[in-house]
Amino acid sequence: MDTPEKNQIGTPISEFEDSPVFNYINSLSPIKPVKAANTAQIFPPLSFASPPSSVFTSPHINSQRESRVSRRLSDISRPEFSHSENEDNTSEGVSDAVQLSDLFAEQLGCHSPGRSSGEITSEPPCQNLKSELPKTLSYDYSSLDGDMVPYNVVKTNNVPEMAGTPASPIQFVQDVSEERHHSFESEIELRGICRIEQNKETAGCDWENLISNATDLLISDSSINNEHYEGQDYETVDAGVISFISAVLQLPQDDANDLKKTESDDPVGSCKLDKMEEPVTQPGVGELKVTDQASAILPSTLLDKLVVSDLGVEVDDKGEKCIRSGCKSGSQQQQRSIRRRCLVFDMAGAHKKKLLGDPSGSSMIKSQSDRKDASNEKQLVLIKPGNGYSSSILPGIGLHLNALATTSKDCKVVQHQTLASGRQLIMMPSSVSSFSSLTSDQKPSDKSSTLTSLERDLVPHDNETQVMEDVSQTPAFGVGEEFNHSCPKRKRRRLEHNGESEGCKRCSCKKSKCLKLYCECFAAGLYCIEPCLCQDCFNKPIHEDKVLETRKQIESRNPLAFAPKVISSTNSVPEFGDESNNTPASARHKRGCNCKKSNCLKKYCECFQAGVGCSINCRCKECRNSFGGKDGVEEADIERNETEACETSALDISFRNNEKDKCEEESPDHVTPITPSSKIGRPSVQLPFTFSGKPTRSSSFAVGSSLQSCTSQKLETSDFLCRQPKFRKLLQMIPEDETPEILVDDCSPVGGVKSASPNCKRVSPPHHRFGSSPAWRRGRKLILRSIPSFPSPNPPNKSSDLPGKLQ
DNA sequence: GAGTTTGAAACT
DNA sequence: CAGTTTCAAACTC
Repeated sequence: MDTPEKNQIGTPISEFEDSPVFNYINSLSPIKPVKAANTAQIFPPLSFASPPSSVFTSPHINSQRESRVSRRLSDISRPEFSHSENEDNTSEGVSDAVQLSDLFAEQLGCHSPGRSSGEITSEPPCQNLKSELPKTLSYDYSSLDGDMVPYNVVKTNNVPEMAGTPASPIQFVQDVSEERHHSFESEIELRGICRIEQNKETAGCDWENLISNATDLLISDSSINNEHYEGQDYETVDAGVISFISAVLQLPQDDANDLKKTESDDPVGSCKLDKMEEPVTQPGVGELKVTDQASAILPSTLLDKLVVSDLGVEVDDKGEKCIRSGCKSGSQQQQRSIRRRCLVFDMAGAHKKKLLGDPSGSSMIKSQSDRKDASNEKQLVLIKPGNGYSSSILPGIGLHLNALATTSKDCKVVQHQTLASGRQLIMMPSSVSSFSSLTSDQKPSDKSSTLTSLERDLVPHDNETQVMEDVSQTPAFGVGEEFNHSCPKRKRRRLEHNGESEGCKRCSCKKSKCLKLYCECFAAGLYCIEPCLCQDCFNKPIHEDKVLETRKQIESRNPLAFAPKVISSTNSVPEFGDESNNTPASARHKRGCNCKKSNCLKKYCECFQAGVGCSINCRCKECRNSFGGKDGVEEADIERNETEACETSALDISFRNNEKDKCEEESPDHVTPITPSSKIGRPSVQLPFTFSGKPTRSSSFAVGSSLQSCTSQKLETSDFLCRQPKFRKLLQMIPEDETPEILVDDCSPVGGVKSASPNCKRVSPPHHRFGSSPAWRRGRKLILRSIPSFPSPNPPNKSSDLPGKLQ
């Protein structure tokens, strides 16, 4: 059947028919000639579009694609597909690669609409597909292009994922598979699809619309999607797109009708994307199917992300409305995209604010520090590339991925990527406009996609929880500089109670203009945002100059003023409920508290607020800090610091701490797993760099904490494992010999202290992180270095200065 | 929501 | 460096 038709298709042009070459080609494979011609026209340009940075992506993508495709095909009973086969196309071999089939169908139909009378009747759709599908498909098809392709694909996938397709993906897949089976029974998906299309012109139309719309939407939203999903979605994209297309073609009339309905509902193609992204607005069955399929392919990963995204959406009031209402206008779309960013942001956590504020490289550093924190936060790592520009990001990501891959920290890597992508966009919302570097973004996604599988397994709940918390802050950033003080205290309190604001707090400054450390936002290096209740606020991007100037002044007085108050070197084992939970177990307050009446049992106490135990640095009276009183600990800490036995064994320390532990009052959350770790960290808690008075008793703090994290990383243990106190201990047990290196490699970068503290402050590690520069090893000391969260006029100077001082 | 308490930040 | 003031968050009612 196919062969003759294909031949015809291939020979639309009478001229060629006569040519011997043409005949020869036909003899080899009818489709091939046509394809070649088409591909030549379509692919090249598309492929060019793909960014160069695909180095990483391509391999990963391919592998993933194959695996997923194979999965999807498994329904069809085809274990694998190879590109070569497709190209060769025994016409039917194409079936193996759904992509190819789609491409062929499109190309054939498009280029020679008249020709492919037999198989491909969906010419009209093909035309649209030409422009759009080919892009995605072609990219997918091409090795390098993964970047571009994934991007589109990701979006599509994302959409479905986000949508949280009501129908179980599996079911959907089955349905589709059944339909497909018919076609496949005939042998080729493509053929089957074509047949279906023939039978159902309407479906074809829908398909066209869907595809075109989807592509448009994807393109337009690429920025958004990229942020969130780049990594994750990327994987699904391939399979998802393919499956999507095939599904569309094969869709039963019912589905087609649904699609039509959706289309009619959403005349604006752009809206579709949003809908696709969000479950409520699901545009069409086809999309749903796609999502379903994708989900089937990448169930856990996507689902996880979807969950997160959903949560974020829910959290974000505005976002919710926009999303759920569906896209009614282009502007709304943008908003949605922004919201999405915000959501993504949420993922990133409080850090996002800083990142936004930091056009400078500081953001990069921060991300790195986060990475160290790897325990809970996976995401930030990739941000480095960053100055916010996706393009720049890509390279960094690539490196990061590579490093991770090498290190075999797949889990972390994946997560980081995802977040990173999102952050990037978020970070540079304004600049982001450019999502121009979609390709770049896509790349990261691709990379991330490679690891997504790992992510699923490894991603702990913590991430999600954190994300949720962060959400509150994100919106402002995503929007960029839009700040509203409109939020009533009620709202704020409400949010706080909900725990949303815990991660990052909003200020309500009245006299300080938010340009003093009184202002929590300012102190955290963040711009005030909508939820803030501040008056006469100057801590806004609009007043960037003032902010920077003031910041400078403050830093001149105290270089560490903007450094996180709480320094945690280790993997934090965030716990649920309290913001303190976010604080790393080994975290310590940099400067220590000076409580007199609160007994360090109330949030007046910064140590308590941060969920960390008091340390030697504290001057508190009658300390009863449930996280760890300074009284008992102090001497021990001092001894330890002096001896620098930090490395000896965290266990010993932990035991001491346990003995000394006063944590009776503490909530169970802290008590169990975290408590020990925190205690462990405690002895070393003192900040090496405290400017105030008690300088360096310890490098120990950094060492100890870093040790934990580092060791864990080196061991390649997954984050969740690291989180496990037991594992930590085991890791800590590791001999000293290893520790130094560990610290050097991972720890230092990550080691950047990250504080889950309400302020969301974090110390950024040295820029070199990625580079395995030895300097990085010095990281311990560098950890405390304060990195301007705001875009500092002269960030480099500061950074350079600080290290010198510290060291 | 207003008022009080508290402790950090800023100032002298 | 110590003491005081200012400030805003945390807390209480």
